[in-house]
Amino acid sequence: MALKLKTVDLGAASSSSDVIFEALREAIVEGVLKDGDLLRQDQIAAMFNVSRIPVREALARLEEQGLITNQRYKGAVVSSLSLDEISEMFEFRALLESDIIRRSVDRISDETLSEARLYAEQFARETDSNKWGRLNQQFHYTLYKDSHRPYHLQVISKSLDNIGRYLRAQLVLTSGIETARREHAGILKAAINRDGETAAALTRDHILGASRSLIEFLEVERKK
Amino acid sequence: MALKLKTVDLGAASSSSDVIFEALREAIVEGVLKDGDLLRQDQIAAMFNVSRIPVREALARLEEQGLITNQRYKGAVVSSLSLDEISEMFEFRALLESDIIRRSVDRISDETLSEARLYAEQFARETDSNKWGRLNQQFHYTLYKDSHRPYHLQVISKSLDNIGRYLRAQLVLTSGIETARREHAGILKAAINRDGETAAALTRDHILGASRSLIEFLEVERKK
DNA sequence: GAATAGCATATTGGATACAATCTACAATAT
DNA sequence: ATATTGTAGATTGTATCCAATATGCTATTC
Repeated sequence: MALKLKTVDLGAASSSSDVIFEALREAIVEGVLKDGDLLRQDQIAAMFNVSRIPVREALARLEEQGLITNQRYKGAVVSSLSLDEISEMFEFRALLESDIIRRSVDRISDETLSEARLYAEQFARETDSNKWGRLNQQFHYTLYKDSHRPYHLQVISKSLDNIGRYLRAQLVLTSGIETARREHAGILKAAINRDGETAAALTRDHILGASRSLIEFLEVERKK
Repeated sequence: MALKLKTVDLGAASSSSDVIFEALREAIVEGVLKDGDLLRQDQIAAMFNVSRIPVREALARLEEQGLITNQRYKGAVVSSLSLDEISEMFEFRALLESDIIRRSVDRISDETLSEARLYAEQFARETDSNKWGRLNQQFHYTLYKDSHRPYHLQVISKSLDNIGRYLRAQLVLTSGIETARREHAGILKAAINRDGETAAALTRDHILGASRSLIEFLEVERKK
């Protein structure tokens, strides 16, 4: 008989490079590492108490994701996006996320809806602006979950990684938080009514509205 | 006065890891390396006459693209996709490419149209099935060029990398080539007429049709 | 003093060496 | 014979070391 034990697949455990990749990725998305920041291999290696080899593998992966740029013999810097690039990525999200929520809402479960409502409420109540980004993402992601489109969701998630730090700026610096709360309520209501078309249209407006507000803000900011 | 010389940015020149990445990527996309093939670091290092270090960086990047899967201490294998996954990627392409061609056709130049016609003709004339894949991609990509949506195009291109080998199978093994020629002509005509909506609809049908034909073929094939 | 050349230092790219782990087969026990 | 254990070889993960390149400072020339 098979031994009944709660086990972990140690083979799937993280290598150093995995850990470093995740840590750097999160730091960039959260905005702890800022546009143009230089990443020194030695320094990162020292921080994690490893050699530069796993660091370099993590950097290779980050570059593939577009989060950093490597200049041979010079080093890696956190990518910075032009206004056009940011704007394009928001349009990309608008296209994908409106499509995904339409499919998702058609087959959404009551459990998923409760979960989404929970995140919407937490988001509305939260006063710590550092937590807005994550709660915002959790709300939207929950509404997409039942689409059963793992590849679409993965692409969306990578796209969000690329603009995560700007998104946070939009919420915090343009008082986008109030608008976001209102729009979330609308999207949630459409989802509860199983109205995919409305949910899609509102999601699209939500994303493009945030984009306009952010671009406006950055245009002023970057002229300084 | 500045020296006028045609120069190359040597700083941007390829590292070993870049070369290896590109070679492996192409081999997987072209189907030279097949689903489930095991990639040995030593072997690849020997082929390129380098140590395993740059090989590992290339493998890390390939995994990030989803082209291979790494199992710790076991090795890397070329990813294989389930029918559901393949099908989802075709739907993804249908969504993105129909959107892109709509925008592109609205602002397409005569030069781009001639170029696209050239590829369509080459594709129709070509008898070497090994070249179909590339010509097919060039035709479509040319029609997307004037959209000026680099991020969208990059995502499409990565998505194509993931299903490239199956796409080729579809053209070669299901006599999809005849259908493709006919449909290309239709898309090209819509583009020439600057009819974005029709071009979008035809592109969508073209992709979803290829998907159906491929899935049908693979269903039989994989049951063996 | 400004521009250039030369050198020292810092940093990245890659090779070699070693440790951790897997795999396959032989040895042993039941 | 079958199942289990032990071991050798193969393979991956990482540390250490060296080479290639960049950067910044100093000296020198005009």
